[in-house]
Amino acid sequence: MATDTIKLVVADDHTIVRQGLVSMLEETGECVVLAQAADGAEAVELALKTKPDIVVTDLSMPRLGGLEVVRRIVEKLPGTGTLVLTVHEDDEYIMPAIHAGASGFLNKDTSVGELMEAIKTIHGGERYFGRRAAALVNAQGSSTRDPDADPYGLLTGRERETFHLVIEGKTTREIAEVLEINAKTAENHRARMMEKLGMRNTAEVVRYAARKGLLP
Amino acid sequence: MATDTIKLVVADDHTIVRQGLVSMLEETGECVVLAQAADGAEAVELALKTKPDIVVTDLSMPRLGGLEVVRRIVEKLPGTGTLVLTVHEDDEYIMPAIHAGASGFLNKDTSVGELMEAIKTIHGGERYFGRRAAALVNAQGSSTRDPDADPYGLLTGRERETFHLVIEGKTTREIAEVLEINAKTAENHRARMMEKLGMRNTAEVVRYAARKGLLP
DNA sequence: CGCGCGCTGGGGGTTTTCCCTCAGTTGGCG
DNA sequence: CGCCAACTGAGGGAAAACCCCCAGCGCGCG
Repeated sequence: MATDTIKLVVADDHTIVRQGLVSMLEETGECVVLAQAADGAEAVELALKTKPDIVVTDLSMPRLGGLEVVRRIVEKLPGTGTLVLTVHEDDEYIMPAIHAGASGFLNKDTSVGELMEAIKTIHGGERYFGRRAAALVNAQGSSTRDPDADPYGLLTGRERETFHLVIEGKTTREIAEVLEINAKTAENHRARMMEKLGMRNTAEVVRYAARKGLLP
Repeated sequence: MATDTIKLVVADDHTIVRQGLVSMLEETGECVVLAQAADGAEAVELALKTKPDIVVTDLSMPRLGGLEVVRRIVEKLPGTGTLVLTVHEDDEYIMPAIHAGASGFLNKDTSVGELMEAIKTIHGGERYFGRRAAALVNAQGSSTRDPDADPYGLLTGRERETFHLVIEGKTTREIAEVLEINAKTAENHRARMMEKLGMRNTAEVVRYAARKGLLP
């Protein structure tokens, strides 16, 4: 394989968008898409299996959001780049993405040229963020080592899964069934999750999720 | 030009999505994209200029939404097909799209195959709606008349106050204090409110509020 | 190796939510 | 006037959430 062919995994729950991305990327001749995923869990799974250079992922997806995908890729495939695409307005998601360890961040309202530039930059080992993002990074990069920051980032894997099931309206028992663990264990995850987020009841948790744009 | 080459105009405000669509569509060799538009106004303008067979448009765009694009194309270029794509959940937008005169409606969560099928069907002079859409059309085709719809409107004053305090994270006791009533009464208001909304726990109530944009 | 951390499971408790029932009061309206 | 709807209050019970605690097990890391 030519050294300049970049191996990708592309994740986006909207089939048309995803296939469009794939067509476009492969058309450039500079990269090849090893696998496509329709949700976050599949993205992580396929990335582990195919070991791409970069995972290109949408932010809002069923089962597992883009940020969570980034966290897991960073954790399990440290050498792999992660590029987050989103239709949302930048500013609210840039910092969480950076905090999650993303190698790049782009609004879908950018050109193919910039997308390829981002991919090549990331493949070169650097990070790439859009114009506005770059400004934010510089602004916050220096002094702000925000102590409280986003408490969501403090959650462990299980706590995060529990969190997402809670905001879907699931009860502890249902969560236990989904995660295939004991109800008491799910209760523990739930309690620690809420303690880390500083929330006192379910309503506050869901409100927090709504503010963060984490509601499905 | 071959008679089986379908001429398109593609409109989507997200550059990456739009270019992806274009790549994908042209890759099939069955259609050609005459022009791309980044918003609704541009879409109408370019359609008038290039006179395509079909205008493929996103629903939510700046300046002029997809529905308005459909209305104007139907009015000014009666022979031209209109295919609406959306990332939103189908059901809320299908009927408005049909009402606006769209020739087709697809969720972005469909395959290229179905997209091309829709385009060819529309080019043949017929209409094309997704599976769920077809069901809706048949179901509602006769008499669309659900004015109540939003159960929020069914709430009484106290129930509505209770609702808003619940989604602020207040417990029943706190709600009772704010409203200066007995906790048991607040509990009753809460229960009736939830029953009217069809919600089974607090998380669902807050999710509902989030969807309705009622969160403070 | 020992240590910490995450995941697991559980004991045992209080509080809150959720659900069903009943009943008195008030105020508007035909 | 009688009726209905909204508001109020309450009993009583089942379930869920919330809050302490403890303990074992595996894994990575200094």
